[in-house]
Amino acid sequence: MVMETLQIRLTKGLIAEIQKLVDKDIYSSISEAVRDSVRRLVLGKEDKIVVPEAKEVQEKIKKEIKKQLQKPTGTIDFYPEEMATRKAIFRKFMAVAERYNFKQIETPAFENLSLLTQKEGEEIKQQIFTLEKRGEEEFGLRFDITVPAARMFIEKQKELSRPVKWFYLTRMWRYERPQQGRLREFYQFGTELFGSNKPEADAEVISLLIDSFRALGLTEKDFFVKVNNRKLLQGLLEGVIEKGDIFEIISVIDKKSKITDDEFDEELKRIKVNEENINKIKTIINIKDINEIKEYCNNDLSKEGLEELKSILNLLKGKKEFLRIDLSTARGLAYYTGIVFEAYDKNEKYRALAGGGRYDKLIEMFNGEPTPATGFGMGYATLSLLLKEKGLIPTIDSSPDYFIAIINDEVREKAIEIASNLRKKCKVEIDLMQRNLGNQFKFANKIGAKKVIIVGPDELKEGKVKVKDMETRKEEEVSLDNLFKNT
RNA sequence: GUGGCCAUAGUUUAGUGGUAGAAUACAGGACUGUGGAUCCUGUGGCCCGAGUUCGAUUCUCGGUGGCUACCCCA
Repeated sequence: MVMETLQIRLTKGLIAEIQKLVDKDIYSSISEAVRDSVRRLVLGKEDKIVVPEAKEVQEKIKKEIKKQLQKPTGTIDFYPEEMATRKAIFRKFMAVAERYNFKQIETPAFENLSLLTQKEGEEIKQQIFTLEKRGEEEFGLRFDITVPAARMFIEKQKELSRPVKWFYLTRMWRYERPQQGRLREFYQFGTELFGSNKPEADAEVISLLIDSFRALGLTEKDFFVKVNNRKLLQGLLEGVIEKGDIFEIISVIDKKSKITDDEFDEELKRIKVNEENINKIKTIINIKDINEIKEYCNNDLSKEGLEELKSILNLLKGKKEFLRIDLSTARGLAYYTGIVFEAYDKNEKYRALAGGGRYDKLIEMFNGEPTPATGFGMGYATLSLLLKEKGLIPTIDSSPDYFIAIINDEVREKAIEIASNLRKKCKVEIDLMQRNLGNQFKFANKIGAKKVIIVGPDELKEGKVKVKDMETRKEEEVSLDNLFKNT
């Protein structure tokens, strides 16, 4: 046997893997293992020298790789179709926001942990994705944008002319158990309006919210917005019960729509509300007509809240078919101070599509100059569930204008040249698989190419190509000059 | 954080205590200068670990992951 010497360079990692096989006595040495691999590769499957344990090791490696490929919990991939859909939806949001003259902002994905945890209690702290500590600083991924936006606002509050109208369309992270309409990484569209304490500002963001849904084709048959006022609710409750337990009661009221009547009574009894007051609370939160509320308002707070609510509804008269007064909408977050609202699908099948309200104290909580603010946030996950149900997911035509079919190698270069010429203006796909013509047509058909350009030696000699319309199936010879001119 | 259901090719799934079929998708051929149909071929799989067993993809337990409800919530 004639032997030749050959030098092969291997990566460290690969050598380590091979060493493992040697350690297991599957091979006597590294070079023996390499020789065997080469033999297998050259001789093919049939003649390979099968070492059962080596096969097992290979399986294990395969499984390990598979495990590494696992996507983190609560995240989703956007394949081209989904990406196109999302882009189309986001474009519509953007268009609406811009028509309202809101300006888009973006904040860092992570912020100082202390900033993120400042406004909220323990609950939200557990939901923050914290980053590994580097030096003295601790960071966390943003879980909403209200806080970072407030930071941005405060940094420039002296120079910004009011009202400041910002919108965002970006992703957030929350460490939670995923469920329908909720992920750990999610997209949100929303607005923040700083500097106006007038009902006009609230009406503006609510109006924008409604128009955003409408831009997607949703109508008053598909969604509605529950509106309430925290001052009103709080004032009404204070009229019924002694102070102190108000916030606990509000949190029970907030979930009323999710639980049965009996459970609602139970919850209130547990926090020591007596039966008489339970009935009073029920009566109050079931009021649907704004004119009826007045007779229950026996203190300044509730009167003030009622006035605010009234003027907002007045300003939104043109959209009243989308609005519903709901005194049980409280929203959990403690920082809301006035109007609060939530958008739902008409059957309330899904969780809230969007939510927001007025938060006049937040800026000063972060040591900014006291500034009133209002806004909303809308999640993409729940929204897309509703759009899917209503058949309103936008379909995007991603098909190319041309597919360039190549007859043989002789004309390949020329075909590529034609492609790059056409690509100055058109969407062009070209054969990258060296397929035969039949399969090239099959492929062109599959990707929905509108026309196929056949580049063949015969026509090319006359400076021409064949162009076939895939729909009419008609074919014509076109000179290259005309082809470029007409496109 | 708590509970329920589930885990088999890329996807949808059938099935079994003796390591697995189908449909679809993908690649190719029939048809090397013409697509959507048809036929054929190929590629590709039992989530991980431990236990029971001669033998586990199947049974048991644990883990991981998915879906979902609760908690909470923009």
